[in-house]
Amino acid sequence: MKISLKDGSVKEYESAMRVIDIASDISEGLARMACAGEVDGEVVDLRTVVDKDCSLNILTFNDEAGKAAYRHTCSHVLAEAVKRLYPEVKLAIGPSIDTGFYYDFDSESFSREDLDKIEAEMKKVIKENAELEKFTLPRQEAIKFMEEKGEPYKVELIRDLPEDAIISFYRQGEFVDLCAGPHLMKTGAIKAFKLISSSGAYWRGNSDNKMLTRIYGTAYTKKEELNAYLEHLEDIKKRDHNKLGREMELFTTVDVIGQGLPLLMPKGVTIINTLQRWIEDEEEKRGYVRTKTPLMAKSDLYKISGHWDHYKEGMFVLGDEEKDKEVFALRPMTCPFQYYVYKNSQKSYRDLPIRYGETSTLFRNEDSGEMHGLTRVRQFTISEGHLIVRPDQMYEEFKGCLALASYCLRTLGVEEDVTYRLSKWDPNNKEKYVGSAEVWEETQGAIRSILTELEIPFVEEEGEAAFYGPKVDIQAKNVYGKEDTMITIQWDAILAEQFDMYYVDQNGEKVRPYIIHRTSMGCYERTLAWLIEKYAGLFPTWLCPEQVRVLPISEKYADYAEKVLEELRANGIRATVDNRSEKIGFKIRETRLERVPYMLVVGQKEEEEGKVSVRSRYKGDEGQKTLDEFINEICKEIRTKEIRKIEVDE
RNA sequence: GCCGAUGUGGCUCAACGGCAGAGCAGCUGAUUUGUAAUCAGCAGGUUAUCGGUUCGAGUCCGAUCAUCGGCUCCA
Repeated sequence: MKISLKDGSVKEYESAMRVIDIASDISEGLARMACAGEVDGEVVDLRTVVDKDCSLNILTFNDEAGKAAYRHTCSHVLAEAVKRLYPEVKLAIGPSIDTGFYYDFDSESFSREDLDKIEAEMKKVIKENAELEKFTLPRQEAIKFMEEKGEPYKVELIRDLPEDAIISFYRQGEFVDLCAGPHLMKTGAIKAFKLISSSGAYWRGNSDNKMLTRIYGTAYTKKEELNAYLEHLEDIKKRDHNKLGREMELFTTVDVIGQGLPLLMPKGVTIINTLQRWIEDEEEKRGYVRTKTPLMAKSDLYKISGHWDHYKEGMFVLGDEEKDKEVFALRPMTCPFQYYVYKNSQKSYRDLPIRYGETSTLFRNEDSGEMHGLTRVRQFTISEGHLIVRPDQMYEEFKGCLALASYCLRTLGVEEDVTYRLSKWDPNNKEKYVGSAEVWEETQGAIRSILTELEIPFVEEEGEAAFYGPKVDIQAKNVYGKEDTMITIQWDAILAEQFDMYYVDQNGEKVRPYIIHRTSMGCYERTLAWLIEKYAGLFPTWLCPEQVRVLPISEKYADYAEKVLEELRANGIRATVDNRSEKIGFKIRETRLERVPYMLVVGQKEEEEGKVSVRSRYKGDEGQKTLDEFINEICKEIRTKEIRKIEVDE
């Protein structure tokens, strides 16, 4: 048989060979690094026997699938160590993940000391360097095997496999685990690993099931790489918005005010208001009209919208239905309020599209465990909007929303950091959605073709749609790799019916409009969090709460400093003066620690010549300038919302 | 909501069941400074809250609240 390799060369063998043996034949070095194989594009175990012509690629830790196999083997080592130390513990599942691996156990929780003990045992397992052997069993025998081992979760997993599935196991020494593989050849191949944390996790990800104990870990082929990763974990904590945002006095929380109710402080508000003014102006340029609608409504409204039946738990309800004549609820969304603005008068087909925008504060009674910093809160403000359009305008208007979103992302310098997701309904879970399958397929297809036409790369996901229609969600990851929706654009061909909205067409007939629910820059709190992490607090100048600080050398120059300050403020620049009797070095230190982008040092020389000495975090800005020169430059930077590259170590 | 950890001044952290303390920040005074920390003094606390055990609780126990790491959820 002929085996064509990645480098284009071809190997010929007389008889069938295992992937690992072919790797050895290529080079012993490669065999040592081999984690898995890829035969005709399919990832296979190193033990897989190749018996016909094919292409073969040996996967190492540098390949995603190789890395996964390596870490998956480490999760088996973890499971073996846990079973040795705690034989009564039951095994659930233990896959590899982006950042490493985990294993779920039915067990008491593990403390850090327990994890250290388990790590030590894992080192023993690795040192013993047992061979991993793969074997298969027919279904009934596999079930019996795991029943005898007293592993009920494994039995359940096997029972859920298809009748004709070949059920594979891997054995290393005394330890056997149900597993599809692939795996390394020996446990000793694991060179560097670390158990990161332990937490609870529901069996099979279902909150009706028992909560198991999960151990997270990671593994690398080199100690240095592991250490670098652990350092990286420490580093990202420093830009975590929840820590940095508090440190920088952008927001805070107070016990007695409550969970999920952060207080935005003056500096944070400056950033949010700057964003808000920008977006409101931009929307108006794009033909939006603005509304300002109530933050609460009678329960009657939510009964029409369907929220009372489907979302009451998530709302803050004011009053008691049994006792009170009228019950109110704080609004969890803006939709019906803007619909009634539309319904205020009869509309002609000529009036459409109508684009309503509102800077809208919403309230959602999230479960207590869900709140997080500024990204998951109970009260938040979004750049909300609803477009009421004729069906024939839907395509262009939807594109317009995408264009606005993309403009927002570009301006904030984050367009590279997002993924677009086409969020579809789940055809196997129809009761969660309204509307027919045909309508869903049609609207999803329409969005798909818009994204394709605009050449926007996107992923598709089932079960992520709103109950009334599919949507495009623009997702971003936080520093820990957790994904949040930043922007959403939703296609709704349903709710107009529910609220009896219509327009009159050319023939004088009443016609249902389509609705686009959308945000331009999403939720301001969440966007602020994202920007803090993106820029580690070193925001683009136009967003900085303080853009310039004037630093007089001594109090003798206080008057000149005040004059400079006045001039800056007259030009709309956010500036302050540090008039304290401190040394200039100390003032500079503080200004930089507070992440103010520009410092204007003024003393005798500057006063005499009407200049300022500029110091900034941007390269090439240092030196004396006339105040006018400086103001012109910074105003241009602010006006164009420039994102300058920071070249000075902070 | 579930599993777990944590909670001492604005921040970072000490204090064996026995007098609540330090550094930084703050305030006051001195200093009048040329590009990342001038000196001195002062003030700041119901140890998250409530309850219990104890002669005595920051420390032990219970409940609640909040924060963090996960899980689930996010119409």
